[in-house]
Amino acid sequence: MTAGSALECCAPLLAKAIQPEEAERLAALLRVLGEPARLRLLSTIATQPEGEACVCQLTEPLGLSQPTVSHHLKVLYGAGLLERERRGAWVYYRLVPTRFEVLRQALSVPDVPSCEARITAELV
Amino acid sequence: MTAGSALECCAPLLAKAIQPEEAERLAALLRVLGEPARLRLLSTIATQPEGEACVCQLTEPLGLSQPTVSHHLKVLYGAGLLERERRGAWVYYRLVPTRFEVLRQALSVPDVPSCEARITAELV
DNA sequence: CATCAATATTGACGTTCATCAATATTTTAT
DNA sequence: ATAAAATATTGATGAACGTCAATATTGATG
Repeated sequence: MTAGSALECCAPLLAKAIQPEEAERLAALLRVLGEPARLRLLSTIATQPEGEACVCQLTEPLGLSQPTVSHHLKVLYGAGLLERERRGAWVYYRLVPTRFEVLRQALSVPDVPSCEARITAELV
Repeated sequence: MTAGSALECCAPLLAKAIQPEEAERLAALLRVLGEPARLRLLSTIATQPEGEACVCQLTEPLGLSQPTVSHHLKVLYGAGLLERERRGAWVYYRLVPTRFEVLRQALSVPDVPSCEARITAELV
């Protein structure tokens, strides 16, 4: 249930020692989200009634130029966080929920063995 | 840089429209994690038997200079992701699990009503 | 084909930030 | 008190990147 191809990237960060290449991959994904404009784009898209939005719907509420919005959408798309679909002259963007689940799993903190538990373990 | 409460900040990003200030707060937190060196620091600390590590334990496995490691730890501490405790000449760093839970919640994707569900809703 | 609208790309500029060497500060041990 | 070890700070440098104006591309329409 919890395992799946969508969760391939980014095993739990904090459960076992992460390798440099995986750290780079995960960091790149997090860096994409580390931008207020991109978070607002995601939030705006996610809260549309249809769960999707085109560029022209996003420019004005964010107060950013059209090239800037296009740039951010491209970055989000490149990170797999958005999918795009052209319909006529418009391009609609939609969230890729599995991609967010990947992140949630990577950031899950395993139970740290309590002091007592560790002492008990040593006695066994 | 203020550590702040581990529990403040960041309602679900994708459930309701995020406000600019909250986007900035959440982005700042994600930006802290968007760095491979910092992810590796977190992973290394989390996987220590005692769940903690001092600077001198982290410099060598990461291949970074001591000032750089201290810098990253300060950033992580400032973001509330690490807590620090001085014991003698050493300073031990430990994860703050609730802070990661905050992130996991912020990144949770609500169920997008399916097309059929929306059509049904419109008929009611 | 010509024109308009939506989106994407290019190039430039300024800011942010990771990194290190050098140095300062703090704590322990003699 | 002096020295040594651990950690933190400072200052400098180079790279990454957000932003926009200008321009290119793509699709629809007459």
